[in-house]
Amino acid sequence: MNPPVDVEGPERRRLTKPGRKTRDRIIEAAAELMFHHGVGGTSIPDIQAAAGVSASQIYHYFGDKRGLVLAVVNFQTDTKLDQQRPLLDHLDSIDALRAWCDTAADRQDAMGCVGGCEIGSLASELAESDPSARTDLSASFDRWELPIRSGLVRMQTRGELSERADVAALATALLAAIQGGMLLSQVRRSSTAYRQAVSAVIDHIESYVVP
Amino acid sequence: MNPPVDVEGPERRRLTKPGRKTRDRIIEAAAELMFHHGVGGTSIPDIQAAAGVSASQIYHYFGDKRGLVLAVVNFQTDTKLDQQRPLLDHLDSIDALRAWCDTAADRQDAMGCVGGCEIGSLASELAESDPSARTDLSASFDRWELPIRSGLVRMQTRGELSERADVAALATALLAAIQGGMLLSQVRRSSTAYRQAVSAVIDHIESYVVP
DNA sequence: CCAGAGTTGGAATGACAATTCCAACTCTTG
DNA sequence: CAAGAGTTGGAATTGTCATTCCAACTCTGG
Repeated sequence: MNPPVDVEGPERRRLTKPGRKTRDRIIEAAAELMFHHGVGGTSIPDIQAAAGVSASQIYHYFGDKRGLVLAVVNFQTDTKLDQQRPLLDHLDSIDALRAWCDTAADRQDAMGCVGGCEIGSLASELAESDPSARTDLSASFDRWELPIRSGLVRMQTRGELSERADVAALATALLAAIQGGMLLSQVRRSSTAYRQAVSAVIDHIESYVVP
Repeated sequence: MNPPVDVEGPERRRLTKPGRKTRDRIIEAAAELMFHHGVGGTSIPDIQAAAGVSASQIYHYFGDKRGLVLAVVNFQTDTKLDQQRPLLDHLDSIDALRAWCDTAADRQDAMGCVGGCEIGSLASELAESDPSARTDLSASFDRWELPIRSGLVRMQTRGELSERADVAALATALLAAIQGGMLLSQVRRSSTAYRQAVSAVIDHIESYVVP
């Protein structure tokens, strides 16, 4: 019935090489500013200055601020998942889980626990104000949760994890502990809460390990 | 050396009865609006309309928007802790912990998982933009965590919980699970994540119960 | 009751944000 | 190398926001 919508396909062809570069620069600058000052605390003029572009460029590539925010959401998701690889794709042992969570804790300490989680912050700010952002962020969390669950599934398939374990629920619980721990750590300016939250859930997962 | 600062004491005396009523009405209206639309998404004119007051009244009682936000932070903390009582003050059994978390989950379902946690949302939005709000929110989380820890301490003192359990860390982990679970549930519009996150941590606490 | 502190209304101010517009420019493609 | 599509600069527009100001009003303590 409908012709293929293909938001990405033909659109992408209409971008010339410098155009794509400008577009990327805008997203990166916006992501950085929105991470530090929130979406509401980041104005288009701010982004113009940071990216070195004019207003018309932003509106040319993203339509309006909402469109830019959506692009930032997906950029941050891609970036966050990419930077966690390859650890993220091999979470199939208790040690791997601990090592993965530790790198996040160390990174948090390295920046003085400022800023919290890029995705969590966007989620909290946009969940009620931008329905399409909420949808995208829901997908972001799904993309994040999937490799955690996959690792647990592999452990269970190999017989290293009890059949009794609800690995999907455990993966969700670990992601929640990460988010809640990051928020508490951000507010308290100490990674302790994050470490304790994550440690508790991994200890719990470990209780399902068969000897 | 210093005369008693007493920010509350003498200040409070300078408020006449209708003044106090107006002040409270402003805070309640602001809290409601900020919960649904965020701090950045709530303007002074919005609050004026909702509370039925004029601009001068808001500035008279709170100085500026920042002052009002601070008042809202503390109001929401008081309100949230009060509404969780008396359950919150008797978290000294696994059943009590489960029952307490369940009521929050049910309340979440009742409002379609809209809005997340009043305190967590404020924390995420204000942590990097308002230092004094961050400090107050840190204290808010401490106030919330304390009764959880106290309950666990009582269990441990009574010998119901193993000496090996780090009850302070477990209390932090449970609060983090609540926060992270609420955020995921808000974004996904389903209380499942909250229930799973909280359940995992309480299960873990239960593993320290001595038979 | 009556002074003075506390309270209120509402307009005015100044800043700044989001967005639009269009002319001028540059890249790609045939 | 020439369209024509894509890109860019910068000013103009329109709306809204936080905040101020002050005159008029009302409550409370003595």
